[in-house]
Amino acid sequence: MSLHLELLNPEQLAAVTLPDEHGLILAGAGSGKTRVLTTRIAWLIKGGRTVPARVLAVTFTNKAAREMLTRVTAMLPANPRGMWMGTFHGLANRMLRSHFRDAGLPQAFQIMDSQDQLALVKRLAKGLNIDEERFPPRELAWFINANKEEGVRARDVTVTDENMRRMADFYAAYDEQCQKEGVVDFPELLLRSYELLKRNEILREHYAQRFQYILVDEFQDTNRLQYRWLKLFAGAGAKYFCVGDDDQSIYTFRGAHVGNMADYEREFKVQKVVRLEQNYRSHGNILDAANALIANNRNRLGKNLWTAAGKGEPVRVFEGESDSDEARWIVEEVQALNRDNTPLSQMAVLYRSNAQSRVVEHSLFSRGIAYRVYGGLRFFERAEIKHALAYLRLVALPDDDNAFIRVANFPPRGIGARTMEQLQDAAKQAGKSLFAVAAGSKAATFRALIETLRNETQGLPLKEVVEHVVEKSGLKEHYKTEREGADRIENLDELVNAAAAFTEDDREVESGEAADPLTAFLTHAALEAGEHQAGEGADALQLMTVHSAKGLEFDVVFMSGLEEGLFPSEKSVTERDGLEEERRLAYVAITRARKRLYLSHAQTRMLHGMTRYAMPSRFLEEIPNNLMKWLTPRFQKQKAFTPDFSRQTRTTVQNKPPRDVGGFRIGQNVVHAKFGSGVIIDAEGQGGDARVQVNFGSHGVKWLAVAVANLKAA
DNA sequence: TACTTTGTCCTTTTT
DNA sequence: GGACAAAGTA
Repeated sequence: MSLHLELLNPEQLAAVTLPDEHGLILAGAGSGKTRVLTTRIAWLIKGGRTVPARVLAVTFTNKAAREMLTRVTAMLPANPRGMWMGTFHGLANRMLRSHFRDAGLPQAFQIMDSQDQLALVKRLAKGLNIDEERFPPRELAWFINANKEEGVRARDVTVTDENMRRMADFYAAYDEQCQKEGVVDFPELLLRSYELLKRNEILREHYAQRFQYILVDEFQDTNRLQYRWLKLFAGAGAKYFCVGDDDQSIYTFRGAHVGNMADYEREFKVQKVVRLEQNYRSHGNILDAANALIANNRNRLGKNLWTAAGKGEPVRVFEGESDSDEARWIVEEVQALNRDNTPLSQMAVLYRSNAQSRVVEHSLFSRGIAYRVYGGLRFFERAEIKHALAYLRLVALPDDDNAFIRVANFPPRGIGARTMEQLQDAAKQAGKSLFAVAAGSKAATFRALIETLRNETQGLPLKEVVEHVVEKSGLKEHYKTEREGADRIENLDELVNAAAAFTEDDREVESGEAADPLTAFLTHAALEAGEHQAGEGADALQLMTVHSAKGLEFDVVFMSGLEEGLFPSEKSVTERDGLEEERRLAYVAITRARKRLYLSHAQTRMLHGMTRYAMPSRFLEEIPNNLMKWLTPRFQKQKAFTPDFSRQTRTTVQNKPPRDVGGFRIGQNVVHAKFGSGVIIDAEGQGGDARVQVNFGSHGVKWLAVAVANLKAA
């Protein structure tokens, strides 16, 4: 219940007790960021400087929001009611629920997750006869989201060419359809609530007056719209407290705008930027490695982490012959550490892309080591759950066409593609929803089923509503006949449990007064897909992408797949500032480790079903050698190069066993007098006629006659 | 209409 | 290697 201010270092204390002015806190990895943020809120409230209802605290993830609430609550004598604490999307939702009429939405408006959105885009694109080759649905969805996140509506899109015009037209049609159905996508939540306040001065004044302290976590990840949304509350004397780390900005690919930090500092005339540079997490060598690596980035606000802990162990580096060799080694190392009393849950294997988990999983499985993969299918994203939710959505809001299409013929009721097409035509003609035109069609029985469900569940408590719909929809019955349906039925039961656990408090905090319990529950399902996974508490090795590791820490970290074309990814090399983002990603990965860090790479890797050969990542070169200990012989020192992998990696051969060609083999590192170092990726011929194909990075891919080229083994 | 087979496509993803 | 969609078959 105490704040324990005496345990803070001077910078942390300065941040926590910052006087009434706007603050910008540059908080390095492991510098006690969350602690500063939560202690400040508690300090403001406890010192009588404000009351909970006048605090607005924003984070990016539900997990972070929950953690913040728990920690603030622990420091206060009473449960702080009335505080607005949550994710950007959660808070925007809450605002829209409270003012649904002003926002032009139905009371029971439904939220589409990315899956739903893509389904709608596909359906709409088909209906408008849009060429999927020229305008892939994914790109259309991306275009819409990117514009919304910049605060740009369809009519405001700057049209530069014909393609752009067609995309903008599609964007307009998409928004119109959403409006017709009463559904909103993720960015729409924010844009809508932004426009609502922008337009409605009375509401804006109300909220600006109310919120006295606005605190933002992970500020480096905010996009332009989120920043503008935050600024709506300025003007009535609200004080901002933004915490972020530009070196950990790893979401620019999704619209995050690090420039917000500099903009904020300038626009709000921030007097003093507080830098939290003391790291309480990692040993010295690990931190030095991270610092050295990130120093290669040009666009930084500047910061250098230090620690009072000792140097610790060197960073260990391993080169595998193949990805499976790398995985085998990781697993052996994990086993050895585990025998020496490091719990499995304190070790993590990090990788750049999800596909990499498979080899490691395989290796772990064959040795019977418990592990948990993060970032898989989440609870509310499972097919059977999506189906059940679709029934519930139709009960709450019949016009939701996505939901209609999902379950009209599931379980099968003889409503095929043709019937559905007819319905869609009719709906388009009449300007109505599928549900509305279903009466009198082949889908009339389905429509009647939904009507019945709606009547039967009217006024029932949430748990019973969900239970009833799950039973009467025929889903359970259907899964009983399926071979692997038992798990699905179990999940459906779990959904009923989730509904039972969803309390009045949750409803109020998440969606506000205006939402009925069912709609609030569906909102909860959409916004919090449910990290809830089996085996959560068990002692298991942690497997995840570097992205999902942000904010976490482990005693031991394995950073795998450090290869050119993978980490940094081949796409990043050609993107503007792509390499810098990859480097920040590597920085995030390194700084997850407390005591021991392993870096590994493999000479060959199975990717997209074919073996490819890669050179070690440039990031390995950027870490000073004196911090590292090579468990395998150090690779040939290479000159700095910028390989263009965009075409070349595709030229790798499929499944050719290593064989000798004129003294060389595929996958071997070689040096050429003119082209520098490279990797042999293919070979043909024998003896004096032998030729090898070599990937020289920036010097391209070349076929060379062994007898002439004078290649040297590297 | 519903199930099986073939062809294409591959980063990262808090909401 | 694996997800997903289009094409093929009962």
